[in-house]
Parts: sequence; structure tokens; C-alpha cells
Amino acid sequence: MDRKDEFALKDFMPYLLYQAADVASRGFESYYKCKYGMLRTEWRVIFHIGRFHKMTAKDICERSKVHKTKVSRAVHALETKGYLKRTQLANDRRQELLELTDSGSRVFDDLCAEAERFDAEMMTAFSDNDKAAMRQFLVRIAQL
Amino acid sequence: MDRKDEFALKDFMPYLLYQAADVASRGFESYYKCKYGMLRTEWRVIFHIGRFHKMTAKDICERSKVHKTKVSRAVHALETKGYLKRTQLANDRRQELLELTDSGSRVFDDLCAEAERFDAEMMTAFSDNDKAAMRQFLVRIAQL
DNA sequence: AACTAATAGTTGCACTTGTAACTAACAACA
DNA sequence: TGTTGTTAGTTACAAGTGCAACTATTAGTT
Repeated sequence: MDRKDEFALKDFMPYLLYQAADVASRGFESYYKCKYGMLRTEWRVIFHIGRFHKMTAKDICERSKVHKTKVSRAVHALETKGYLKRTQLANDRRQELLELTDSGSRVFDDLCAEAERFDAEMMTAFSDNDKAAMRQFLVRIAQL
Repeated sequence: MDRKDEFALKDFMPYLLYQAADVASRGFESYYKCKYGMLRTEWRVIFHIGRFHKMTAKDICERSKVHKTKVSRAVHALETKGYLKRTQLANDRRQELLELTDSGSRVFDDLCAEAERFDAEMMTAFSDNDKAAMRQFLVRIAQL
């Protein structure tokens, strides 16, 4: 048995991560997609603004590592839906502060609650230790 | 501080998984993309055929959980590139057996070697125990 | 045999994404 | 002031994806 026959996808970390991420995100994705017609990036943008208040698009890019074109389009979509508003900065008119509208805040609250529910439900089978270890591990990988 | 302020993306497993998967796959993806002009699904299809020999498209769908339209297009692309050939089954002409050509086998060998290298390199910072535990976690999640 | 249902795989279309090029605004410095 | 370089955000276009509808073939039922 030569080298390539020993190698299996189940040993390949990128593959495992991708499969797990896929399964894990499916349920929650369908929630915000069906209920609010939102895409993944839109949910992320809403989340960042909801969590950190008044950010620029660039701040979101840096924190989330999402490309600026995706953020730009998500911001536009969320604005159209009435979930956020932008204000140009007086001292640098290239930048614009983003904040949630009341309607956007309600969506944010709802999605956070659902995310918590979803996460708890998905992770019932794992011990607290396991969960902590896993989170730590994933953070380390994401920082590579 | 109310509920939503306590909830953070860094606690949300789908998000952590997605971020980690993203970082982890980037390097390898650029390898097969640059060297062979292949997409993720094409690499996966090549991998499955290389590993298990003579499968139908449906077998690949079931094993990889990739949708049949994606597999269909990947098979077409790989055929065009000369990496695989198909043979209609005599007893059921709806199905076709897929197998790698010599050229496809060489690509498979090269990608496997690179995948192993890549995985080893990426995981140097982790102990064997950590790695084993992690793989187990991810498999469990993927099976949910 | 004739009719219906199921299955393997493909295709069309609308939508999403990546890449690169773009605009507008600022900064630095001669 | 004029020139050059940088940055925030947008847009155009090509390419990838998901979904539903499609073809061809087989299976089951009468």
C-alpha cells in the first residue's frame, strides 16, 4: 500500500473543518434566510454593528475578515431593508458610520436569541470541557 | 448588560467553524487552483475517485454530501481536462462509472502529497492528542 | 404491453461571489 | 498650489452556485 492510499480525506483538516462548518451553519442560515431574506454576510454585518455599535465598513472588514466588496453589498442591502443607516464622518468624508435602526435592532435581538438557541441545541451532545477545548482550537486555527 | 450583549460571535460554533475552515482551506485551495485550474469540487471529485476507484457520480454525492449538480459539472470539467473518463454501465445505462486517466492519477498523487504536506505544516503547533481530539469533534459535528 | 413512479445525470436561469478597476476624498510634500 | 500616493467604499464583469425543471432510463403495477 503506497503513500496515497494511506491518505484519507478524514485526516485532512481543511476538509473536516469545511464539512463540519457546512453542517453546523445550515440550520441557522435557513432561519435568517427564510425569516428576513438575509445572506450570510448580511447577518454578519448586522451582528457586528449590533454588538459593537457605530462601526465603519472598514472596521467590519478587519474584524470579520470579510472582503470589502461583500461588506459593501451587504451594507447596501441592509440599508434598503431599513435595518441600518449611515452617516458620513465630518472629518473624513470617505468614511461612514453605520448603525442599526430600531427595526434593525429588533432583527439583531431576534437573531442573537436564535443563535444562542441554535448553538445550545447543536452542542447538547458535548461536555463543557469538550466545547471549551473545541472553541479554543478553532480560534487558534483561525488565527494562523 | 442584557442578553444580547453577552452573546458573542466567538461563542457561536457555526461562526468559529466557518472562520477556521476558511483560513485552513485557503492555502491548499490556491495550490490546486493555480497549478491545475481546479475548483474545490473538482479536487474533491478527483480525490474520491482516486481513493475509491470506479465510482458513479451518485456514489460521490453520497460520500461527499455535495449536490449532484455540482458533481455533474465537476465531472464534466475534469473530463474536459482529460483527468477522468466515464463508461456507461451495461445493466443500467443511466449510470456511468468514473475513473481517473493516467494523467488524472498523476494529478491525484501530486495533490495528495501536497495535502499531506499542507496538513502537517498547518498542524505543527498542535500536539498529537489535540489533533486526534479535534478530528473526532469535527467528525461528530459533521454527522449531526 | 401500458401507465405511473422513481432514479441518474444534465441544463437553464437567477442569484452570489471574486477580481480588478474605478471614484471620491484625504495626506504629504515639494 | 500641484503632484503623487493612499485610503474608503462602489461598480462592472466574469465566474461559481442553488434550485427547479428537464431527459433518458429503469422499476413496479395493473
